[in-house]
Amino acid sequence: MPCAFFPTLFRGKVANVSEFRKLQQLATPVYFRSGTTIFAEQTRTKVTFGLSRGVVRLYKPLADGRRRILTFALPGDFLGIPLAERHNFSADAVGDVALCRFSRHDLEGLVGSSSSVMQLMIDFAIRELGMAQDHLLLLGTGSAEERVAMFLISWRDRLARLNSVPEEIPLPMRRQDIADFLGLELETVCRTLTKLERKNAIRVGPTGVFLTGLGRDAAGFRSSSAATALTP
Amino acid sequence: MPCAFFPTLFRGKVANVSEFRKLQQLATPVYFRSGTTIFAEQTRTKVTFGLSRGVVRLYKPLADGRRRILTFALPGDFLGIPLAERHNFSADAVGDVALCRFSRHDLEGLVGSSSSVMQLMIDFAIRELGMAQDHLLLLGTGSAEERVAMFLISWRDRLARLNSVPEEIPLPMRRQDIADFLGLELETVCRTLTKLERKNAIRVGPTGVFLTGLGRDAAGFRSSSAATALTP
DNA sequence: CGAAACTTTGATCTCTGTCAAGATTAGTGG
DNA sequence: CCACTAATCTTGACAGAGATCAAAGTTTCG
Repeated sequence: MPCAFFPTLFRGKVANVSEFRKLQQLATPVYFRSGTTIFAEQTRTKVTFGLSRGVVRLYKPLADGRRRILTFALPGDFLGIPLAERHNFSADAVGDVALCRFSRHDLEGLVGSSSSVMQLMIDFAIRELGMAQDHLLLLGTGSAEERVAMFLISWRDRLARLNSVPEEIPLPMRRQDIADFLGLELETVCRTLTKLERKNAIRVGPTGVFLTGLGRDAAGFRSSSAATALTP
Repeated sequence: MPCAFFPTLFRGKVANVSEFRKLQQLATPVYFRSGTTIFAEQTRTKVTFGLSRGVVRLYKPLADGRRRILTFALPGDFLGIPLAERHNFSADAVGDVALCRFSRHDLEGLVGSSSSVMQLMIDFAIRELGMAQDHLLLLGTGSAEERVAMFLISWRDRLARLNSVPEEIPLPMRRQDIADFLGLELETVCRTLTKLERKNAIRVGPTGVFLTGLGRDAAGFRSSSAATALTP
């Protein structure tokens, strides 16, 4: 098979297998090395990407050289909504990554003719918007400790939805990436990690963290769930 | 005409007028008084709403009684993506509002049969996601002054896209609402407004603000545009 | 007119950003 | 395999922006 398509696309919720195949046939496999840029903000979306393997950070660079990471894409995610006119963020590879490239023209054709593929796109957009809104909660309201804890939990949960995760949750991104994602400084991320470690909530390993004391539902201050684990 | 449909829906970018009429025929006009709740988070979306007149705040309540306002909806906006399974935020009226209510079932029928209505939904979702991501920048990176200034400018610009705005930009929402939107405390919003006033950047009036010194492009630190007006 | 809600200003304290230095890890070439 | 350099991570000291607590001023509305 020439094309290593993203195996977990849409989390298995594919309504129509034959149309999914058509989508798959439009994909061209491409590869990027760690740290390389896949596309830059504001460029026209002649092509769009789906992620097959690895992690991609989607971010907006700021005028002063800093950047804000909007989300980390995992296998099965599109890098942005495929039908948008322009990328409104930049994307680069956290480690080595494998992607599927689509021509937007081809994709629009398929979407126009297949309502189930269209539905897939809408579902993806709705999910992305929901994630962005959840993130808004965190950035607007949470303390550094809440932010870091929430990040670890939701990262673990996202990984778990793809595979069974090992005890040591891998954290392939840099501390600076986590800081840029959470609206903190990297020193604060470090300090907070050791603080959580001293509370026996986590253990920091060489390639990731062990979530020893952060429960599945330790969503902190969030609307639906009760606060746990984070109370001093 | 029984139904006062939102006149500015989709900002006039309607591809197919006859299908737009069909959409319009599905709408039932409804009215809510100032401060009343239109729907609550997590409820199933049997019906969805488009805003005809007034302002609606979309927010997530937090466990500790606070809330995070995700966005203020203006005439022409849907209150959330119409095709989502559940509302993932609450909505209530900032002043008295007029809405169009749609049954989701009807809407899905129309969307399935009309690709131009479908395209409208996708465009709306893309726009909402873009706004949420821009907001993430602000909450993660900006100082109180940057946040308040950016809020005033983008509010003015959104209003200007609907109508010509008067000199005194109306601010129908409470200070607490602005604070909840910007991730600040209401005291900080007050202080920042008077600070901007002392800089002659704005003038605070009884029902709104005059943007005397905040340029059209004073987007602060954002990626594309250069910093202005806010530099001390 | 009076009470309730909202807004503004003040004083103080805390968390996190900033600056700085040291520790650990990764990468490179001999 | 080791030495050496660069990158990343961790910890410390300090200062400042904004949160918190408190009170006075203003608007709204019955």
